[in-house]
Amino acid sequence: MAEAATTVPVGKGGRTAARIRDVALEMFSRLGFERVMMAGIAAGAGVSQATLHYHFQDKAQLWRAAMLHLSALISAEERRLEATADLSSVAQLREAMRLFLRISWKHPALGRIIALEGMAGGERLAWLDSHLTGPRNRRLVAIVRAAIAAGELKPFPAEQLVITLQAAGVGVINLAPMIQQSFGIDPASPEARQAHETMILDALLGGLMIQPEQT
Amino acid sequence: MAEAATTVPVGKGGRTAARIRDVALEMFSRLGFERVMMAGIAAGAGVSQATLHYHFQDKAQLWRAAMLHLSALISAEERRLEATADLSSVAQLREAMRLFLRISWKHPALGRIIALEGMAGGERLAWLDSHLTGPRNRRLVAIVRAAIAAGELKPFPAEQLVITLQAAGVGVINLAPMIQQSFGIDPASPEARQAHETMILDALLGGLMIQPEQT
DNA sequence: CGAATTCCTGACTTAGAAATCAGAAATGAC
DNA sequence: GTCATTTCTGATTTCTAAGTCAGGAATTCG
Repeated sequence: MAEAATTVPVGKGGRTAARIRDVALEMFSRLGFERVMMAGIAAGAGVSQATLHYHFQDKAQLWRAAMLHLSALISAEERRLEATADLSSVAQLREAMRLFLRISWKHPALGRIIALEGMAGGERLAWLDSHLTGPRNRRLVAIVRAAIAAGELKPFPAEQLVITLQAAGVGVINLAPMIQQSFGIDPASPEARQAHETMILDALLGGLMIQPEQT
Repeated sequence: MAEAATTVPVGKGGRTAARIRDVALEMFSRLGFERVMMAGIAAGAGVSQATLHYHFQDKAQLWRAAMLHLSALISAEERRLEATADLSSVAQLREAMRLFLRISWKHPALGRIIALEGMAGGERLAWLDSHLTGPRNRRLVAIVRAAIAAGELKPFPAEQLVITLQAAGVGVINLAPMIQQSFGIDPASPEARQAHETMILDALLGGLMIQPEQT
């Protein structure tokens, strides 16, 4: 068996494994674990189903490999936040949210996975919490608490606020199929993304701040 | 076979069918269609698996019956909105959102179903759009457009705004398992619900309004 | 009560998806 | 080029969950 969770593909096998993993990430995040079929991933990656079992023992391992890859992608992006440590708490929150939005557009699997497994509970959620979502959630809560303590943010329960902001942020990204169905439009155009960022960061976050900016 | 989609159970069979349907709604909405097993619903309802097939032909029919029941529950609640027709657009939006939040706490299946099927697309989403979510989405968009035209709301894309508000509203409800996992708290206490309503209706919606209320 | 109907079940069949495996094909080191 | 190794596949098996069915139990209505 080849290396499974590596991020940088090497050699023929590595490239194949990476392709499988990418297809799996897309499918798992859109559909959830059980409605994805190994045959579908194999077809999407252009290999036989047995090849999936060659590179990854079973479906659960493949799922974890895909999630670890996603985690690595996200972590790489979040390095940028280290530069914001000396800003005010509310500015840190704003930058963290801005980055979260950009990551979510770039890697829509993130928000979908959070929604899918965050609702269902169970062992996959526990795994995700320790590897992907828990640390960020708790970091954001700490920032929110500091912002509230500094009188910059209205004193809502920090956990609620963090989850709500994230849910609001990924709403139109996750629900693109529903938006297509209900309204016949695609919410991913550049203008729509810009309006979205403004809406979340200025309007919604503004509404949470103690001294909201006027229009 | 007994009547399947009736809301008011009648007779022994009707009660059993209603129990099955309620268990199915809870499970389907939390886990999605395919991770729910007929055996699990049967166990939850305290009947044999064959009884499910007696009252509902197959799994897809049971799913639709559960969703129709949910739809009836929601429709009954939304009757209350008829009284708000003479308010300003933004006040109508606020009342609609307040009701949406109350319904979502009372029937958490609604938001979960929207999230699950709204991400996945496919025929179940099409079915839901015509029976459950589409009309409300389009009604809300019309209200938002009117509010923007009246200069009461900031001019964000109406569809985006509606979806985002709903996503923000149900975030902490849907993601209760993740909140439990990440923070060890339950977001459904009465105080938490009150704070939640205030956060959504005053802070977030306030941030979207042209003349936000000050704290 | 008693018979007709409705309701429910255990045992079984079927379908479909995951996992395995022996061997073929491709790759790469020499 | 050739041989060892890695990578991949078609065919098959195993497993799981949906769905069927004949008949027994409960209910209802005369």
